[in-house]
Amino acid sequence: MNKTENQETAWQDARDSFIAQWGSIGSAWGINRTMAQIHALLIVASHPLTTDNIMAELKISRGNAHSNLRELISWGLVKSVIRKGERKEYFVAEKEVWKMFCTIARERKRREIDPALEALTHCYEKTKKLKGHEARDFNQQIKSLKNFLELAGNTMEKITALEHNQWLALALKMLKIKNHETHYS
Amino acid sequence: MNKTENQETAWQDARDSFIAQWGSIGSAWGINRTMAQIHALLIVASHPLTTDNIMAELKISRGNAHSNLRELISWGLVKSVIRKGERKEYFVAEKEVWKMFCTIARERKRREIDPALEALTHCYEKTKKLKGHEARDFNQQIKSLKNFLELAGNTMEKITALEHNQWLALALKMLKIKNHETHYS
DNA sequence: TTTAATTTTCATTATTTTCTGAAAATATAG
DNA sequence: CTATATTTTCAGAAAATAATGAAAATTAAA
Repeated sequence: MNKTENQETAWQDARDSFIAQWGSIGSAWGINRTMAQIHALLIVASHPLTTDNIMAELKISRGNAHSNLRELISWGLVKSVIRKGERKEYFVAEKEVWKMFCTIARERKRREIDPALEALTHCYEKTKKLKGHEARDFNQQIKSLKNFLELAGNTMEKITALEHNQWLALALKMLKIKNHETHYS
Repeated sequence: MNKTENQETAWQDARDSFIAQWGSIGSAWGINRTMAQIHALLIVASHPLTTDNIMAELKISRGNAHSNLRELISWGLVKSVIRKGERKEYFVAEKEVWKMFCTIARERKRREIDPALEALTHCYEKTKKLKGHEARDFNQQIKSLKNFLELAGNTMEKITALEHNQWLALALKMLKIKNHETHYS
């Protein structure tokens, strides 16, 4: 085997390991393993891929590929493209990392924070007029959870509305904060 | 039923619905339903609870209560307390929301971001010296993912090291950013 | 020690989630 | 139209995850 072939293999090995690992990381993120793998595959793909390409690469069934692709589309992470003169549907992932992150963050806010806030608001309203020690304590506890999640959610929205370079500037500013500057201030 | 009893019931209903909802929200967060429910129960409990209390309240088995309590302890969200003269173990949750959030955020960084970074670094190192268009593109894509996650992880660490009031100040500052101030700056 | 209370473990069972594959539906070309 | 390519659906199978409950281990009081 000559050097070029070696490099070819090395690259493909790295790619495969990236896809596999991204899959198990997906699990830790509470995301379906296959969905994460398809996403990984599309992120590093140099061309748009068809459902059949994905089935072959990941050795999964059509139904599985199909439903996870739809799920990725519903998250806004993948788009389908149609080439003129061709009947097949092709898929591409957003590759710009900052955009990808914003999409995921907004979706997670929608799925994780918003329903939690709804539940908290409901509990808060139901108990705010009650008397009695325990009811008051409960209501206060719910209120602080609610206040915090509202603030956190709004902050996330602000951040994910930034352009990449604005985010970089903000992050660098935050990293520069020294403890002695913020303590006792 | 008199007014006091009504209020007592209203409070308990709200409490139960909070626990139930927190459980299903937990699922959306990729957290075990029972673990989330035990956590919710402890957050709104006015006293430390025993394993038996928790089993009774949530109608779950001893083994289940036990292992989820241990898991909550390993997250750092719950602590066990022993009362002198008593043999039973009691459990309490951290109730201060900001501390709770910091604990969860650090743990999620450890479980979600750190392993992802490890995988990315591995792929990056394996491919950085390869020639060829596709290998280079791949390496660049991995690099941007890696850079982003590093920055995000470090930022999270900085933020979760803040005191509550510092976080409030920072969040308010971010919320005040107007789009015209940040665009084109 | 012995005894009783309490915690921990773990094989088994139940539940939930994910995947398969083939049939049905839809779309396009000829 | 008819034939063919492609996508979508979904019942059932497989895999993964969570829960039960009883037995074993641990702890501490008597």
